Amino acid sequence: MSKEETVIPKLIPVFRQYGYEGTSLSMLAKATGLGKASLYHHFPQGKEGMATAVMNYIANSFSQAVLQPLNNSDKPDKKIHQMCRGLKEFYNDGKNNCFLAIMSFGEAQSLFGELVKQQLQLWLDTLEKVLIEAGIEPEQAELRSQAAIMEIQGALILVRILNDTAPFERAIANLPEKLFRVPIA
Amino acid sequence: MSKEETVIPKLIPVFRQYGYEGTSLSMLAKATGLGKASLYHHFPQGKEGMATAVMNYIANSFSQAVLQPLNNSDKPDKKIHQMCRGLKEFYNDGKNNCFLAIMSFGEAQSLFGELVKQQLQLWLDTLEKVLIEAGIEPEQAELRSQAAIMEIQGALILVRILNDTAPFERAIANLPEKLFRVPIA
DNA sequence: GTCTATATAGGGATAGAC
DNA sequence: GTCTATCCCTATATAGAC
Repeated sequence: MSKEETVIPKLIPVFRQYGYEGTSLSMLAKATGLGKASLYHHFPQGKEGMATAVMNYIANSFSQAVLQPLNNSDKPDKKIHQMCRGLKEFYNDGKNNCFLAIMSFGEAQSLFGELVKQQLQLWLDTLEKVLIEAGIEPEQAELRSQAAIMEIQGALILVRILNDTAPFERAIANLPEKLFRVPIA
Repeated sequence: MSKEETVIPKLIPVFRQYGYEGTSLSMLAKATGLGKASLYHHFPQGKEGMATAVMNYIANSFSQAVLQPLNNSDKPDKKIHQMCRGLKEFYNDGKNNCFLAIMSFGEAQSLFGELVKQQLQLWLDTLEKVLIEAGIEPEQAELRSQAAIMEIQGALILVRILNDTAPFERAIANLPEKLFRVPIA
């Protein structure tokens, strides 16, 4: 494990709570216990480099927790069940903001918008394939995958505003049923 | 119409695109055509005052476009239909970010979090009453109202990331059916 | 009511000692 | 690899002329 990889986890909660523009080098220095100059030693591209490193690190965690279960050799309903478990863990029961949502507006949008879009598309495509494997029509599979991710994103916002994780927990609990059995017009 | 009320609409798109922390006085000055000092004449509380004014202005627009139809004397399904029309207009077919989502994280959360929560709760309660009026059980009415707003919020995020308004349009199109006819576990 | 000019603080970033 | 010290710039905010 390289030195950067021990620093990155300390950067994550700062960017996650305050967003790209709301995060300052001072905050990152405090969170890591390093001076600003030391941060530049590890990340010569400065704040943008740190955010990029965080994005990649998170993409990897997400892949492990959420996508990998969808790509294994279990039956579709078990894959979805495991994705749900992964989502609860990844989003800390809904208390974590989603980096895709955070990094897709303001100045961050021009810096990371394309990367964010690719990550989201990867999630959509992976989910869609599982539904098709389960015998759902391709168009329905696409619509339901989108609807599922929409609900999760919306749930995270409600949790944040209402300061109550119930909406997220319900959304996760209802996800398998909706994906497998509720048609979309 | 006071002078401030002619300035506020010019502030809105800046805060909406860049968020609270991502918006600077220079941007606001440029957007209004006024100097920074002039902005302080209209809003002695500076950036925070401008954001507050924008929040109140938007709350009013939202009330007119979305809540008012829910409070009139039409039949429930017509009320919902009119809310959907209002939502499409208010969110500019999904291209507008939601201020509730934007102002509920980072530094803005501590400044406006309570106001945002109240606004969201008002929407939830108003919607819930219409569903109850339509004969839906109170617990279902609450769950479906939450689910509906979740979908809209999630749809706005997908639109932003994918740069495609289709998810929002579908979410709105399916809203009446979901509110009136799709039970939540 | 708007401006120019300015005050003060903090931002991101770098140089160079250790 | 970490630090102190510093640079430059932009941020918010204010003073005071017009």
